Parts: sequence; structure tokens; C-alpha cells
Amino acid sequence: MEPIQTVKGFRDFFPEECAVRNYIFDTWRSVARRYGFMEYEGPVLENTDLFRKKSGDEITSQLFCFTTQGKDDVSLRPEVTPSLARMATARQRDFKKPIKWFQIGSCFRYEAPQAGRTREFVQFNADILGDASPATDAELIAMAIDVMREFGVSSDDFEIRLSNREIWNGFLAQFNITAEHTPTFLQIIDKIERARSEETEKKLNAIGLSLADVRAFMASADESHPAFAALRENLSARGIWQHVRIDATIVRGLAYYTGTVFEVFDRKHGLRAVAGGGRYDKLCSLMSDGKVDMPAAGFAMGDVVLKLLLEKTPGAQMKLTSALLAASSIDAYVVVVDEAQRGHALAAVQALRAAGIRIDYSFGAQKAGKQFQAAEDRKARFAIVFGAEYPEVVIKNLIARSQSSVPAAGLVEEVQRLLAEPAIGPLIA
RNA sequence: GUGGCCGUAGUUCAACGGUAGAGCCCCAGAUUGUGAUUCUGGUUGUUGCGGGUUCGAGUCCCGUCGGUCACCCCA
Repeated sequence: MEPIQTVKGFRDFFPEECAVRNYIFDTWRSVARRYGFMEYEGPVLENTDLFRKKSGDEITSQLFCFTTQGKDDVSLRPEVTPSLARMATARQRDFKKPIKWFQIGSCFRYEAPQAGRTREFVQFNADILGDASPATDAELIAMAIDVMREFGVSSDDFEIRLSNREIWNGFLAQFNITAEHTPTFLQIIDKIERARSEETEKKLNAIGLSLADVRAFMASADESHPAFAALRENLSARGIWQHVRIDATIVRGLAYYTGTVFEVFDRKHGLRAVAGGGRYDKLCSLMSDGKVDMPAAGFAMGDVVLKLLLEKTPGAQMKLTSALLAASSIDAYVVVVDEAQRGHALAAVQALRAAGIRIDYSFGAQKAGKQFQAAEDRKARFAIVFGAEYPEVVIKNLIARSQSSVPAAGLVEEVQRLLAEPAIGPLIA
């Protein structure tokens, strides 16, 4: 019989990987809450029309879509912004503005898996709706920066590449290029650093432009451009403008963005963008058929590229390792040396756990050596030994290799006292 | 969607077209109340799957599935 493998591009999370995933989620969540964002969640499965409405029919080739028994045409979500737009516009009068929401959840895209790209991935989404000011854009960029710093990724390792679609609109107007050419043009700009210049020149000529004009404009679009003035002032006041670099080639594909656009890039490893986002003032109107016209901006960060970056960045690697150890270790392992004391040991296990102490022990009779080895394997800080001397109980510090003895009646208090002391030894978080 | 490379024990990898192996891991013992080291023994494979060539295929060929990388795309 053929073994059943995971579906192409989907992942198992064994405890080791699951701990990494939890660490990433916890970090995202803690920064978002620090910024005063509220967590929400939408359905993983949506009517396919929701995504067609935003992006057009051709996008369905990269959707996980199928027809249900009830003949509904549905898709696993490739992103959460359409769901967010529906939710926010449906009840927008119930929420004071600005609406600051974040979300963490799986998304799905039917694409060829490769480095930094799977078919199932988790995105962190942060959005601010109902406020069109540059202060909103600044808040989102600041949060993106703080998320990276919270992971231990420094300015040596990442940067924010910032642009604004308005500056290209101004450029196109200056050369009297009609709006119908805008998508084509932005696609050319998106690829300008990767494509050969003859190709780019040819494509630009086709819509009445020249590469020299575009290059000249890009060189002029530095941080002194008026489109960046308010953002620059805001982020400078926070002391984080140095993370930002103006890069006019950032246009974010063909999406719904209308103003500020930015991406988070690693600076050393040539990875895909870690995060991307920007202002999308027309999307709510589009998704609500014009009923709700609400400005919005947001960004999304995926877990796959982020994890690659964390593993390649020494400072982030250290934080990750210590978080993993803290998550996987236990406080104490109860060693039953004299099986006659198992009842007393179980009572102590219950009492210690009730006090919030992380305890493990062996289910059956085991030689003492095995039990101490198990305590070591579980990265326990203490071993609590139940032997013939009961009601005296031995508490052994597995790091310092010292031991003491307490009456069973005072065990919980004594263990709490010992745990409150700073651990002596390496790598205890 | 296109192309390159890869697929052998739980894992990391060997094996000229000629009997499928090793390290690690795991389990047990040496060791009757203390973690290391060491030693001993043990479990595990239709060589991803399906065809073909051959006296004989893990090895060569075709297909397929999966992994990986690049291109396309990247909401």
C-alpha cells in the first residue's frame, strides 16, 4: 500500500517546529497588542466570488478552489484582506475610528513551492481602517520595524523599502500617459531591477516612455520627495527613520494599493520580502459596492520567509533558541525510587501542578538512573526524589548538582522558593 | 505552468548492473537509591510508486508522486 504523504506544499508541525511557530505567533501577538490592536479572525473558506471581486477571474488559477456538495463555489483564502474588508464594512458603524485590527492565520495559494514559499503558510495581518492620514502609515511601518526588532533582527539585517504609488501617478501624468497603461507600467517598474534593460526599454517605448526618463525620475525620488515628508517627520520623531530606505521600484504587484507602499527586506541573504503592505483607500468601497467608503492601510508578514531569516540571523537565532528551551523545559521531575512511595509521589505531583509548577514523572517503575536521565532529557531544573526516607523528600538541583531535603508537607513551598531563585547555569531563559 | 537536481531503516548516508549496509536515534541489559563515559544485545526496509530493458535493476530507460532549486507569478 502506498504511504499517504502530506499534500504538496503543506507541512507537518512536529513539537520542535510547533514550538518555533508558537514563538513566532506569540511575538506577533505581543507587539500588536502593545500597539493597541485588537485581534480578529475570518473564515478560512470563503465564496470564490469574494476573491474574484477583488482581483478578477484569472486569479482563480492560483486559488485552492472547489465546488461543495451543495454546489457552492468556494476557495481557501489566499489572503485575509478581502475578508477583513467585508467584516469591517459590514459593521463599520459599530466601531470607533480608527479601527486597529490584527489577525494571525493560515492562507493557501496553489503555486509551485520553493525557497520561502509553501502552499500553506501563516500570515500576520495588521490593518488600520477609517483614517487616511500619513500618521496611520507611520504607525504600521513602526509596528513592522518593532516586530523585526522584537525577533532580534537588527537594522544591520533588515530594512524597510518605502515608496508611494502617487509619485508614479504624477510621473505618468507628466508624460501624458493614460490610466489604462498604469497596470502595465507598474509591472515594468516592479521588474526593472531583474529584467534586461533592452527588454524594459522596449516595453516602456510601447507605452510612450523611455528608460532614461524612468531612471532619471527614480533617482530624483529620494526621501526629500514631498510624498514622504509627513512619514519621515513622524518616524524621525520616533527615532526609527534610519530603518527606512526610499525605493521607487516597490509597487506591490498589481494590487489594490493607492498610496504608501512598503516592504520589509532582509539585507544579507537575498530572501523574498519578509512583509509587505501599504495604503488601499478604495478597497472597502469596491468590496461593499460603494456603500462604505473607508480609507485603509495595512501590512502582512508571512511565517515562512520570517523563519528562514530568524535562522540565518545570529541575534534572532539566540532569542529563538532560548524561547524554545523555555517552552520545552519543565520545572521538576519527580523520581520514584521506592515504589512503596508512589502514592505519596502522585499526591505531590498533583499538588505541585496545582501550584502551576511544570512537573513530569515516569508512569511505571524505573531504575533511578533511568529516571534521572529522563529528568535530564526533559531539561528539568530539579529532581524531587521519593524514597525510603519519606516523609523526608530530597530535592536535587540538576544544574548545580546540589541537593537538600525537606519534609513532604512543605514541599510545594520549598520548590516555589527554589524556582524563584535565579538559575545558575547556561541557557536558562 | 516550464526546466535542473534528488528520493535507500525513525534519521543522516553507503552499496562497479551481481547476497541491501554503517553511524546516530530508539528499546533492553551490564548497574538492587543518583544523571557522564563505556560495553553488550535487540527492533526496523516490497530501495517513493508503476511499468520497461536485462540471465540479473537500489543502480539503466519511461511514466507518476513527493522534495528541492531556478524561471513564471507573488494578492
